[in-house]
Amino acid sequence: MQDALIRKLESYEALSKQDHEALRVLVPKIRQVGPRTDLISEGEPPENVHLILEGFACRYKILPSGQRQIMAFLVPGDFCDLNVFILDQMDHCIGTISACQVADIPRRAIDEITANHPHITRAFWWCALVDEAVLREWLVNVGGRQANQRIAHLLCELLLRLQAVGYASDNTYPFPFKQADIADCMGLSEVHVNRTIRELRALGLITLKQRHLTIHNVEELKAFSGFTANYLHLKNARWSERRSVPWLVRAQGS
Amino acid sequence: MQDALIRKLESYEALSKQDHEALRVLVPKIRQVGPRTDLISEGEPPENVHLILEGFACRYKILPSGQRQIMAFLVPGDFCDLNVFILDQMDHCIGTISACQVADIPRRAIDEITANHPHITRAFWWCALVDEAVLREWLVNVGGRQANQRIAHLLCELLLRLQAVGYASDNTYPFPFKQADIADCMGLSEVHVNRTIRELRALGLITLKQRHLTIHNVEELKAFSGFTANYLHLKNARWSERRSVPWLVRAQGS
DNA sequence: CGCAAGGTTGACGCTGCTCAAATTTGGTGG
DNA sequence: CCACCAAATTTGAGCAGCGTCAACCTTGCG
Repeated sequence: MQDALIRKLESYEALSKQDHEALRVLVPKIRQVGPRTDLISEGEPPENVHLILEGFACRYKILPSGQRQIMAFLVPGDFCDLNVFILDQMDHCIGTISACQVADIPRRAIDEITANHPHITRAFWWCALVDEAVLREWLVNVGGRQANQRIAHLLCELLLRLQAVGYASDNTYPFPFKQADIADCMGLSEVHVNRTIRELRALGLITLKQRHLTIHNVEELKAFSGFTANYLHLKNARWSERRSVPWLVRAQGS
Repeated sequence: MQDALIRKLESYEALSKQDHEALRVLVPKIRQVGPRTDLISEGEPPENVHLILEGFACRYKILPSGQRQIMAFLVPGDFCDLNVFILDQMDHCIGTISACQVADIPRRAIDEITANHPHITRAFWWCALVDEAVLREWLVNVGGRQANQRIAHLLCELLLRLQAVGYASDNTYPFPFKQADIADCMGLSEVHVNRTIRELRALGLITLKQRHLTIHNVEELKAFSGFTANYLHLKNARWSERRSVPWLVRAQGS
């Protein structure tokens, strides 16, 4: 159930049996949330910390024009608002994409963990920093790449993030997003997303059926989109990359 | 000198005399850095924490295409990499725009502060969260608004951020950015930035001369760009806004 | 005074948006 | 199992925002 979280944290930091136990206690009860439902809205004071155990959610804002801008996709193992609780009020909304299992963690439980479990604390920090790095990369994506590379980049990122929590196999992963969701996060129109996905399919890069996405040749899709995984800061993945992508070694050596 | 930082922190959290003293000791020596100079590059392991005392800098990445994407502007009082030091290596570069005064703060000094000064620690957290909120808003900006609103929004944000650290008066602030800098952060071409700034000037919204920007009517520019300051989480500013923008009260009350 | 960097302008084309309609998919009740 | 409906996807046509290329002008500095 909350394997996703533990799996993710362990890809950042080695955890003890005690740490595991503390994490299990952290989730007292699990809540089922339907698809397309808000977990928390802009303007509300943040109270509990939300953790996605199952399903997909997103961070978003509604512009004065009515346009929705999605700023992050949240997958199993992701905290929605690990840190926001320090602030006075939410400056954005969080809503589900698919049906989700969500844990509402009281702030006190987080405090308790950070007081007594330094490894978990460090892993939590790591999570927060990676979330921010992903956000930066999205800005790079939307600001600097054109539609086809942009969407391809997103698909690569989702693959790696879902692999890290065990939700992808054979380069295939669940894909509950509507094309309108992709449009609203990539700053594109729905119609153009449709044409672009069509293009990626026609190029033989991906297949999308029964709400599951398959990437036929990951390296090819990465090359197509200019994807570099360094911003995800995955400890496991990094080693294999060092072996397979020689120029990264140079960059790291300098 | 480091008034900017103290000023900023105090807009988030009340600090004691002891806190002030601790912050002064935090900056052992100040370094002068020329314009257009990198403070730290992608791939390097982060060591010291950099604090901008004077001048403007930016976070950026270079895409495979050679395109530069700026992800944040750093103004006096901003930390460049308060948290990044937990991660293994930088996933982006930080470079100056204008000449800067920079403090290199050893990681240990930060640890010491956070161990002994809870109010400062809380204010540091607040800084980090606001930085992330700004990043989210930039994504909204680039993804959801068109060129003229996008640039106008940036100008509003810079005004408020610089006012908060005492670098703006009479709605005028230093503007050392080249049009190419604006282009690279807003995901636009240099030529289109030029035309858009021209448009804002023609509309009588701004004046730009001698590297200083003046906003003639702040409320008008905010309305033009769809700017809402809530994401900056400025404690001082919030109250005045509650008075002047009735619908915010409703949103907060719900 | 002269040069280089940055700002400005024009012409033209492409990427991606809008509007609108057709088709497919998935869920529901008979 | 089929008919039906709403939601989502797909397709087409026309157009606008913004990019590209290239030249010219202005500003600041040595």
